[in-house]
Amino acid sequence: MPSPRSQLKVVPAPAAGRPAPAGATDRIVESITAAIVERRLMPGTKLSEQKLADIFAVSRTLVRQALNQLSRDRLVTLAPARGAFVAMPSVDEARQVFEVRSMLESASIKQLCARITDRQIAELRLHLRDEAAAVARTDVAGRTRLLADFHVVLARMLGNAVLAQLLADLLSRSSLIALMYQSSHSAEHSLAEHGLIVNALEQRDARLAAQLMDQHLSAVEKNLRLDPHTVDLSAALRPQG
Amino acid sequence: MPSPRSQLKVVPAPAAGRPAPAGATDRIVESITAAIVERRLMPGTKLSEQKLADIFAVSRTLVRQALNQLSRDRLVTLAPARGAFVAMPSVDEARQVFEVRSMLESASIKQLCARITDRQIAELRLHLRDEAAAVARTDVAGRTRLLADFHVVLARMLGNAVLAQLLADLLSRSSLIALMYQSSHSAEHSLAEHGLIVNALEQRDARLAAQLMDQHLSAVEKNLRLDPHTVDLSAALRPQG
DNA sequence: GTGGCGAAAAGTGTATACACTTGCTTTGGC
DNA sequence: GCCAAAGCAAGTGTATACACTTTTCGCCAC
Repeated sequence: MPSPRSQLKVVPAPAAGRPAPAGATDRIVESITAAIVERRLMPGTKLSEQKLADIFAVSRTLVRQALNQLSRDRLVTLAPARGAFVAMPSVDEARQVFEVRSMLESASIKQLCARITDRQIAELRLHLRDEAAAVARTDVAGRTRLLADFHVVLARMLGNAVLAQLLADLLSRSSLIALMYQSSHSAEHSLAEHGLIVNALEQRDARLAAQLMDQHLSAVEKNLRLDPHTVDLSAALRPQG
Repeated sequence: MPSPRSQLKVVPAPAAGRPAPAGATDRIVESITAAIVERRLMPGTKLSEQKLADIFAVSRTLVRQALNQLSRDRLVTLAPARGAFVAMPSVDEARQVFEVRSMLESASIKQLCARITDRQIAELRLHLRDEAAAVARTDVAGRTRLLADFHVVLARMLGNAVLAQLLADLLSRSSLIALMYQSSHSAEHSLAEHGLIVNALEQRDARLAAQLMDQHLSAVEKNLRLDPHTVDLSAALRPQG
């Protein structure tokens, strides 16, 4: 228990927000995050500290900091004394992430309907255009990022940074989940659903928008291959030859 | 597309969950978290790495890891090259945290109503008894923890660990916020409102339960001193003598 | 040939050392 | 007497060193 004396300077007031100038650690975090989301690093891959240190030309110290942060984002799993691995979210975790997203996003979009401006709708249409372009040129990395960003943009339009940050984390996890369970939900399908949502927003139809959002999330989740492998390895390993 | 070679060991499969045996770093995190929530450390207090290292009898390395984790929980703010401080959540952040809690908790309790068991209701009544006891003996630290735990227990009853973890983080922040803005919402009042919520759950009245939860959160937020100081320091510093 | 035991290598966990930034004090000038 | 600039102390940022755990490879026994 720390001594309560000698600690009363309530003056310093360092800025609460973090428009961080992206220190060395953050650069590593973002590199690895991008690599995972863009599926250059498969789930289960070991992330050796020394190898990463060599790659980024820094010491293990910074790599460890980065891995710790990624661990809190649930993008990597730390096995004590064994090392860091790209996370392999369980089927349960996958369902739970989508359940939470559904709660947050359907509530968000209802509120957004009541206060969205024409300017913001135009911004969303621009985003849809970018999504369509990425899909058209089969830019896998870009479309993955843009399809996820759509949801973050919606959250940011509420002016709630806490919500936006939370949702951004959930979307990173969702990307990893989609990657791991081989989503069969096509990018075109997602793009179309995003379009319908924006239409509902434009009509200020809160009930419809929320319903479309829930349907969208359900569709994505239902198209995950959540049933087979991984869980039921007795079936996977059963001699069928 | 990256080189697919040398990265195919999907075998290691380190357990996804984290029933961590609480390493040295976690011990420090929990100590500091408790100290903040139990208001032994006031917002704005500087957390010197060396002092903490001495107190916990470890090196600065572990203290830095702990401070980084706390920073991601938004309980401490890291000022580059200046040090770590107990966070001072802004008024905006306070409102946003409660807004997100409202979204998550009203959605959660609606779902919980549909599937809660009598066993779980009994568990909640036990929790209420503990809350009442802590309030009765004016155990400030204990009642703060129990009043917050009530909400986490509700989340856990949905069997959604992701939700429970998210809400636990938001509740830590809420405690800090209540501390900082001198909540005038009495513990007795919160206790009574928790009781009403459990009653609604027992009657399986989802609409009422959600409404009571929203009212509860609104009441807590409205009783924060969010208007004066901190924001309007021109008024605070205006010579009025 | 297979299975287990043991030693060496690899890798993580923690501590310590050093560079550099920040803030304060002191000194010199106006 | 006050302000400014330089030096100094304190503390953070990064790297390196060392201890200990895990893993792997080799060897011996069966």
